[in-house]
Amino acid sequence: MMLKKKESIGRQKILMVKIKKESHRQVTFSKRRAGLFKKASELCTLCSAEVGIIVFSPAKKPFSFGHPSVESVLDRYLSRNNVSLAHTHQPHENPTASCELNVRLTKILSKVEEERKKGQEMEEMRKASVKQSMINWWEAPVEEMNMVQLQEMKLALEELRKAVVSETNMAPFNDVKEDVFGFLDNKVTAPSYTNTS
Amino acid sequence: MMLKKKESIGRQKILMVKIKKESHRQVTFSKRRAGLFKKASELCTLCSAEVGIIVFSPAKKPFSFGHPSVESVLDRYLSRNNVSLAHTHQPHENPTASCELNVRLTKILSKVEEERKKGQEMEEMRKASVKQSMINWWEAPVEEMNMVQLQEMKLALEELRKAVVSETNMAPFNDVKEDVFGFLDNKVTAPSYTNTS
DNA sequence: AACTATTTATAAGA
DNA sequence: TTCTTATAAATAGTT
Repeated sequence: MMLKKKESIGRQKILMVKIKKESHRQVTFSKRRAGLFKKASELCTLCSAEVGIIVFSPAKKPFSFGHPSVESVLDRYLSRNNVSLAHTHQPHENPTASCELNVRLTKILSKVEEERKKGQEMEEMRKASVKQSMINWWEAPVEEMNMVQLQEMKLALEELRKAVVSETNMAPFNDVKEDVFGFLDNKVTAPSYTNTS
Repeated sequence: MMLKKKESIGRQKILMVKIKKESHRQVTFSKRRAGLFKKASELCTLCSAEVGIIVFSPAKKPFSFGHPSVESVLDRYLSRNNVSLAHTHQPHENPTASCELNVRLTKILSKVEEERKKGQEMEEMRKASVKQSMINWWEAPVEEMNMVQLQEMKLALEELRKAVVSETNMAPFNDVKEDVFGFLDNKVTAPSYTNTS
């Protein structure tokens, strides 16, 4: 008996892109959130480090981890940086054009970096698929992948252009770039590491 | 030859207790902190979650991860009852910078367009290969294609960014962005735990 | 929620 | 600190 060698195909490598299927995304979120908190816990135990984590699910529901406590960690962090976020917003009453542009540029750079990584992963999976006697990964949502990223990048650039042009009365670019903006459309963001020095 | 069977004993299971040896603890801290941040990053990407992490090393040195940014996440967490991101402003002008930016923007835009076309071609080839019982078009130099384009685009954006930053005095912003740019500058530099001597 | 097959993360060692 | 390697852990796909 028990000749059921059904066995799951096991863990498969996945592309680092937003999971489209809602249910699937929710499951992964729960699993990984738990894993993240466990890792944090181990870091605290092994190294006597203090850690504070705040996570907002795609549904905006908050989750947190803290050792010794979220509050103590945040307190120290905020005081160290002379910042009081929630209650004392900084006087950004004068966001000059350049500030705006820089902000947008930051986003655009993130997208470019994201796209680069995406490309590398695709390449790796492609190679892997060849080795694994070709699992048809390309039948998957590969269709959108890069396109989505580019689409996003374009929207960002579009905004940037508008900002620049409107502020300098130099609008001889519309023609040339008009066609550039007629292809994609999406939303996402790129995480960033910050090493407070 | 090839008799080099020295091979390390590999990863060993460890007890979940504070690591006594200072140097060992420091190494583990760095490795695991990097791992923790990576996990957080993946959670953000895969599930569109927002995450903020603050870590204090045993030496009290602060490290943080944030998506979209530590500030935004903490802000929302601290003020769960006052969420308003009214960021609708874009006044002021800056002739010098904007002019420069427009020129560069034009170049960047053409690169984006180039990349888009490249993507379409790849897509078409991919589809074609599927129909034609898979001709290994991917064995070709597709490897670099997108990467090269992206690399160029990235350099261009970097220049643009420098222009923006240098032509406008916005001290407070530079600090905040520095980290982001650092991350974007390719290799995910191992978050070095600054050893302020 | 539980169960594998795999992919990842890492403890050690160099 | 960075790289390598063997092994421990995390987790994607299923049930």
